[in-house]
Amino acid sequence: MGSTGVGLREVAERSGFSKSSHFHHFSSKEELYFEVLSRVHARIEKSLAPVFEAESDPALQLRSWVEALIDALAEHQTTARLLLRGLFEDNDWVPERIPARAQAESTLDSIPAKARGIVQRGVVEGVYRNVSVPHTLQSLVGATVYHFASGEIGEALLGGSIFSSEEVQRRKQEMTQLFDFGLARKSKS
Amino acid sequence: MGSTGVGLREVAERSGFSKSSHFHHFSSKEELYFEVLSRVHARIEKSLAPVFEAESDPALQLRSWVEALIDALAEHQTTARLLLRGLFEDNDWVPERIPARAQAESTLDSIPAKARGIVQRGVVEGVYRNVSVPHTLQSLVGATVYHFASGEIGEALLGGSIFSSEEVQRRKQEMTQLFDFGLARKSKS
DNA sequence: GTCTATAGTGAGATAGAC
DNA sequence: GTCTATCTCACTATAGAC
Repeated sequence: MGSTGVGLREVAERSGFSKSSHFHHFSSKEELYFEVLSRVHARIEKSLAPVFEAESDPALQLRSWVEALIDALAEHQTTARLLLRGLFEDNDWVPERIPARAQAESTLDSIPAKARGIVQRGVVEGVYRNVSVPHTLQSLVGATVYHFASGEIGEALLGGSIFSSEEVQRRKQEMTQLFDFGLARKSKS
Repeated sequence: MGSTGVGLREVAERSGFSKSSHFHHFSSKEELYFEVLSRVHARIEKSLAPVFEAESDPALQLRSWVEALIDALAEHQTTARLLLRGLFEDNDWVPERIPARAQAESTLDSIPAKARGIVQRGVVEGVYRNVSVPHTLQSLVGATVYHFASGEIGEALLGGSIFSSEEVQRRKQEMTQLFDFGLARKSKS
């Protein structure tokens, strides 16, 4: 399938190995693809792990989570796009023959699953409004991943590179403030 | 190019016409693809048009914009995915031979451009914090488009269909509240 | 304007020498 | 483990009958 977005020709050019060499390490192109995807997912999960080491105020912890996610997506220009590409996969694959696929999926699923706990706790402890936890996660992930995948469209809007350190810093600030204020319980005052 | 995500074989099956028949209406598969994409963009733009007919309070107008965008994306299950797919196109195409491409792009660009005015006005008039206008647009678009493109991942999180009328309604509520509170200037109290 | 048949191209994958 | 050569197949596109 060509639905990975990259052909073996291009893989061969960039890796320096011939096309056929890859078939001695992976039984198919799809397996290679999922191996790559799996490592990307694992890297992101690893970047987020420190956030969960200690429980603190949910709002602070969510802020750390957002900043860690942004750092992970900003590290390589391809990461966010690979992540989104994963959503569009035609699930016509035969799962048995691609063990790396299950690995990639379970790691991916664990990312929002762990963040879920933070938002949940924020609602229960009353620091957040009574927001929908899944919708909030969708907004968090969507606003972050889309931004770093938006390419030319995003750069046209920003008027500069999405990945410059100033803009990455700016993104963290805008995101954390948006969700700090947007999720906070209204003060009774 | 197969980067459209769909082959002519599948197009033929679903349209009821043979593969070759399409070449009498479109000079290439790419032109057909951009014709489809262009109509999707035009439909979204048309859905958003009423929002700009009268200037009102920026916060109310942005709320209308979000709700209209959500309605447009919720109408067909493929819309949000088509939109995102557009971001990933390898721009190896020869622009001269595909007039529909320019059409699709200009319509797409006009969507955030028009919304930009609303957020801008909100900041200038002081109903919003001094947020970054482009980052806010990225968050708005990202949180909306990603959600309706998220497919199985989103449904696993929600525990049900993304496109059910209850969940669409819920999405509107969560999004409008998030941005109402998230962008609002802090009251001095 | 639609069809069948087919050409041309490039993809993923295999065989076998080194 | 990597290579060259080759196979097979699906895809885009064309030719020409109806």
